[in-house]
Amino acid sequence: MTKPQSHGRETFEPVERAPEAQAEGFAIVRQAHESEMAEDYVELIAELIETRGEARPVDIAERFGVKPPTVTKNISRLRTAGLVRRERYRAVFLTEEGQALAEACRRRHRIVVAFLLSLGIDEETAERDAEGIEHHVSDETLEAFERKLDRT
Amino acid sequence: MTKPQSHGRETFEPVERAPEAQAEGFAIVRQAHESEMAEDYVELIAELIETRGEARPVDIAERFGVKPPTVTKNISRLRTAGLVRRERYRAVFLTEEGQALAEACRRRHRIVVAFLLSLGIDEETAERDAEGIEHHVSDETLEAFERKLDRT
DNA sequence: TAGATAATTTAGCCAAGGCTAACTTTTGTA
DNA sequence: TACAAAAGTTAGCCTTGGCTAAATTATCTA
Ligand SMILES: [Mn+2]
Ligand SMILES: [Mn+2]
Ligand SMILES: [Mn+2]
Ligand SMILES: [Mn+2]
Repeated sequence: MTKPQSHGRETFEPVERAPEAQAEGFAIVRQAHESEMAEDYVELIAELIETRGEARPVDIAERFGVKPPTVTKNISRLRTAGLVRRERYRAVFLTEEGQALAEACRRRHRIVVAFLLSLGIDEETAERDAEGIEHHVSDETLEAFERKLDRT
Repeated sequence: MTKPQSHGRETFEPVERAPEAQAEGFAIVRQAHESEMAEDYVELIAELIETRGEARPVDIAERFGVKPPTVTKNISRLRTAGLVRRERYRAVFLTEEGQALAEACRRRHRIVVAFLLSLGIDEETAERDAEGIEHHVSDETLEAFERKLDRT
């Protein structure tokens, strides 16, 4: 607030944005919220399959901190979305599409966490913040994070 | 993925986290989503009051990219939450509490944007990403962003 | 100042993602 | 192998934050 800054323009003077541009930004955030459940689920399912061979609803529920019926409902939404394959009362597996999404999400998650760690943030905080931040990081920003990491 | 990294531990090896810690993280993200509407509204209302003297529902709706009835409903939720004061068919104003929240949110928003800009991200992208990211940045991370900015 | 236009509200709809209670199926064990 | 415990599902409820259509109120202008 007092110190002079050296970034192209005054850091702490908010820009007047065109209403449409601002609206577009909020629309993108709302979209991100719509994909968030799917992204977190496929990510967790992939991890469970990797470490346990299968992803069971109990374990999914425990790790998300929600009740089993919530998992049942969300899994069925993922099935409708073509991300997950599954037989009733059995473990959950990813479709090709689900695997591809999981790969991308895990990569993004790892980069965001690594970036926060590189800023000196502790592991627990980095993981917690990344869990929310990841869904709002554009490709451009993700690349900027990677560049920064490569130069650290 | 291929390059060796220099941060305390291997950057791209995901940590096995305790289920409870992970669940706690997701609970925090869900909480953040619950405060998000209020935070974005008081922030925008404060900006409109600053630039126009008052915050009218039409302008709020235009900038969020939602329809007027959505604004009416959300404003009335903010009133219930004690963040906003208002007479029917009139402009919206912030309570003391609302102003305090708005201040904090605007400051956080500015810091996140400035930080992204300092990474070389363009203005539009920085603004769009910040609009989502801001709600998931802990105090620790916000301080880390500030420290980084001071040293730029 | 009356009438038209613009802004706001109300009513009622919807989907997402939480929950509990109760039921069904699977799994483990005596 | 029967039955108890664990896991999963179903039904039905709730809140949030979107929407449209229609009614109401405020504002502008001829
Ligand atoms: Mn996440
Ligand atoms: Mn994640
Ligand atoms: Mn925001
Ligand atoms: Mn903001």
